[in-house]
Amino acid sequence: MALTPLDRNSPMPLWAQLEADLRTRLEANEFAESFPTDLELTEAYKVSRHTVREAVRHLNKTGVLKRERGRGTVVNRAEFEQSLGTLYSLFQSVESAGVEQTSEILRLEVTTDRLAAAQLGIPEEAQLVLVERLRLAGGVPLAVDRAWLPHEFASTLLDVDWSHTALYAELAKAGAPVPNQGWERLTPIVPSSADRAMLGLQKSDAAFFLERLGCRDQRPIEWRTTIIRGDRYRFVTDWSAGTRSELRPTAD
Amino acid sequence: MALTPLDRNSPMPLWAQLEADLRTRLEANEFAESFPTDLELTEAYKVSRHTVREAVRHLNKTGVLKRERGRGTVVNRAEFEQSLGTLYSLFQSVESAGVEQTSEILRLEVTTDRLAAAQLGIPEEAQLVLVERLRLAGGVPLAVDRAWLPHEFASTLLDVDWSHTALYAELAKAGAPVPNQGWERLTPIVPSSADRAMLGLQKSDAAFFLERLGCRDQRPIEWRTTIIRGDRYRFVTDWSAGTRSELRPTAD
DNA sequence: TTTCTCCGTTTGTCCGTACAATTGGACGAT
DNA sequence: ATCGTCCAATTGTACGGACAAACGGAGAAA
Repeated sequence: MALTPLDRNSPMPLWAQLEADLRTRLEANEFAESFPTDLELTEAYKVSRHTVREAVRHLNKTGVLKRERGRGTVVNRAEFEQSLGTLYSLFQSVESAGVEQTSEILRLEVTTDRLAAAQLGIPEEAQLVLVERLRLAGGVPLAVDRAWLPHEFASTLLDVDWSHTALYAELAKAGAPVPNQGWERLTPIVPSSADRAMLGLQKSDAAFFLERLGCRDQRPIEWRTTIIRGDRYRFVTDWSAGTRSELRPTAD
Repeated sequence: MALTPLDRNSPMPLWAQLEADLRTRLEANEFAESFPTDLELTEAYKVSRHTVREAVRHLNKTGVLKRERGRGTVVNRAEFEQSLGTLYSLFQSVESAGVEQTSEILRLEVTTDRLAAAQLGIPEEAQLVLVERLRLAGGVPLAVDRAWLPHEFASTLLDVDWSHTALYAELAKAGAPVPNQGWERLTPIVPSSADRAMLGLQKSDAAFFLERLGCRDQRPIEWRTTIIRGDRYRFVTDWSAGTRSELRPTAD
């Protein structure tokens, strides 16, 4: 992917234009092998090292890059993927603990769903692909995951081997759009007896209920609900005055 | 409070020393009236404007300052207080919605508690002050809050008018240490029938259970549990690829 | 083959300068 | 009293330069 020359007549600062271009190239996985050095970027974009460092500093506000003097800059893939929201942070925290994640298909079908359609902003009679899975960590139930996606571009999901757990990878493989932004909402619930049975929960156990809307180019393309065991997974934070703290999912 | 001169022989970068000094002064509320300009800081600490801007940039990583060209720098108190963890973020989100927060004392007594003592790292027979309150937002129950603090320095809490909601302000007023860091843990629970009654919850309702340890100078001085209605308050996040996202509490 | 040294590369730190964009207050005009 | 103009103050943007700290690879020595 060719770089975008900077526009010195633009009211947008040079560092901001440079950051946007680098971000686009980063999301296109162009820096998997190596990230350009400060010198390479000054030469490629014809700006000073100060401007390059300012752009990279902003790009790196989320810790997506690892920079070290003498060594250079590499892309922190784990951090990049963690930026796909709470659900993927949870999956990643399980993976970081070295626990194998698998899933069992509960339902894989074309259906309609009034609530999902409403969230996706499409007619309620529109056909949706429902992927309902029981997710396990180390063979133990972790969550019941239900994803509804418009049939018009998610139909290829019907032909997938779902013992893997990567919905987005399957979408990408099929050339379908993959969500890259959205919102999530976390609520405590008492699961239904059917969900309790699947998760191996007692009658007195509560669980987390995560609702998630995934969009591409501002367009909703994924509505998802996930019931997460609250006895094995919870959210923790270290807080400190003057320092931003954030809840992160962790296994008990 | 006098500023701390920078040590140019220290391996610690100048900007890092300057940041630490500014942070200390910020926590001592020294910049309530005004935050020094870049020029004032270069003159006071005898460093370049570049070093000053680097220090302020780091200090401001949490958004605790608001900087604008032409206007100057002011302290963002709301952001600073929000950095006291999820519980205070919740309280603040209610306040930002313009809803009055009050509290009713349920229990205010000297007691012992094995779990609290364990979390505080003191003998289980040690005397603790228990402040148990029902917290309301706009007259509607929001949470049941229980705080245990060692009696040796929290005894003044026994003489307080608790219709206000500011535990830390009361501690500060009494000259007692106030927590400035710690950890929190969020779990979903089915509340007891007593707690359900106080919160106005149905039998089928789950709630959030927040456990929190507050420390000062690395020493635990507050153990706290809070049951938060899950039907009225939840955690939401906006996520975006390549950008850090965080769950924040919000009223429904 | 292994270890050590040297050196080039890379980012971090620090300095200085210049100018632009924005803000707010002072002051004059109405 | 109100409005408009001007200007100083303040932060943001951009450049250039210099040197330090850390790293890794090449090549020599053992």
